[in-house]
Amino acid sequence: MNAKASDAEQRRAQILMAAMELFASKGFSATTMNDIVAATGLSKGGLYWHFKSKDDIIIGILDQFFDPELAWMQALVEQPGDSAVERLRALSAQIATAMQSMEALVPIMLEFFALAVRDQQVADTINGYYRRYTVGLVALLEQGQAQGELDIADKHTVALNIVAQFEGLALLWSLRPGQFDLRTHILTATELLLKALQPAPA
Amino acid sequence: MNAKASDAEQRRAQILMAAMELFASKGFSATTMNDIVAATGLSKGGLYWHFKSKDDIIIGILDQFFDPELAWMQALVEQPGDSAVERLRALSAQIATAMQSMEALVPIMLEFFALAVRDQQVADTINGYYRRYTVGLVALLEQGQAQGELDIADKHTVALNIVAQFEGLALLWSLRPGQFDLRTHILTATELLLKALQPAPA
DNA sequence: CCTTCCAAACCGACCGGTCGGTCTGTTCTA
DNA sequence: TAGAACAGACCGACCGGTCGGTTTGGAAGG
Repeated sequence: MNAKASDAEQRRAQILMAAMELFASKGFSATTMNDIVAATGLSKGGLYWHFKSKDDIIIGILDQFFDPELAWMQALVEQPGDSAVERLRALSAQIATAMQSMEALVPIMLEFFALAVRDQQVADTINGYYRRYTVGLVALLEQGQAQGELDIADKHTVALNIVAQFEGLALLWSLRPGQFDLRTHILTATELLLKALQPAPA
Repeated sequence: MNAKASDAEQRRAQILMAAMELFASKGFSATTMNDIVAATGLSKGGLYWHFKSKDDIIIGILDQFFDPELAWMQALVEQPGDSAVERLRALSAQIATAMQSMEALVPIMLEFFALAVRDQQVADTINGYYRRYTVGLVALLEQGQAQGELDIADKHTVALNIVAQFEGLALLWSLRPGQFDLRTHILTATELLLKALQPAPA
């Protein structure tokens, strides 16, 4: 039974993985269930045994899509002691690395954005992710201010701006494969921000 | 003949307008040619007289989609005399206004982004737009530096970061209809940037 | 001014093909 | 042997695009 459940979950994960690759290269609507069937080596019946519809597969991907980055952010916020400024620098470096390692999946993100406009469930999931991310950033900024490292008027606005900056860079990056040094841009953006948030000398 | 040509162009524009509304609310693939036929009041044959395919309509929209914003930017760069800092502020205010007035069309932008990953023509068009936009920003930044208003290490990187910031904010805004004050965020981002670019006091 | 004529513009029934999803089995495993 | 897991033929809706025919408005000719 344990083995069974594990098998079923593995199969599910395998299907999701195959579907992700297809979705990344062809988009949601141009990817057919038969494509996924072929990619998994399963049959139509086998596929529909694990997922009840195409949307079900898409939602399955969405549900786990943003998880990893959130975990890193969480860990950073709870890291004790270190200076907030250094942790912000570490965060941006980590984001650059993470995004570069997931480069092949970025197109799916764009598909989700386009979908979110029309599908409330997708919008809610993505917004939930950004909300939690923003909350973490606000906590970091507050710690920085408490330690006198930063001077921030409206932390929530600044936090959302940071998120927007990173997402915007990822967007431009995905449109210019190979001609856009994501890491440099992210690090530059972070340094500019830190400079703007520097407390005025007494 | 003149009247005829103008009629044909008007029809074309009318079709593009109707298609844009449909694409904005249903996305590219979920919008059918029959939908567009119904929305224009034309017939299938009439529609295909003016556009040879669905892709042709999409490209037709793309070709004129980003034009207006570029014109404003161009005008700002060539505006003589005014301080670069003030022109940057004016630019961000203008962008906020423009985006808010085109709110209904933002979903189409997301469709284009998703499409650009797979369609080189779409990618080239969008990249061309961003390139020209960046060139204009770099010119503005250079003017600011020449006048001693700004201190910028890498103007090109900063310009791309500005573009990314605005696009990222537009993205988040489109995902949170009614819960996101785009103007405030854009103006805040601009002020933060200007602060970061302030030359060090002598 | 009226008729003829022609091409641009338009109509809508139709077609080939595809797609998401179903259904009736068969196989494997505990 | 029961039920989970899978196979694959099949279905009906629908979609992008076509095609033969019709309307229309203005130029040409008398």
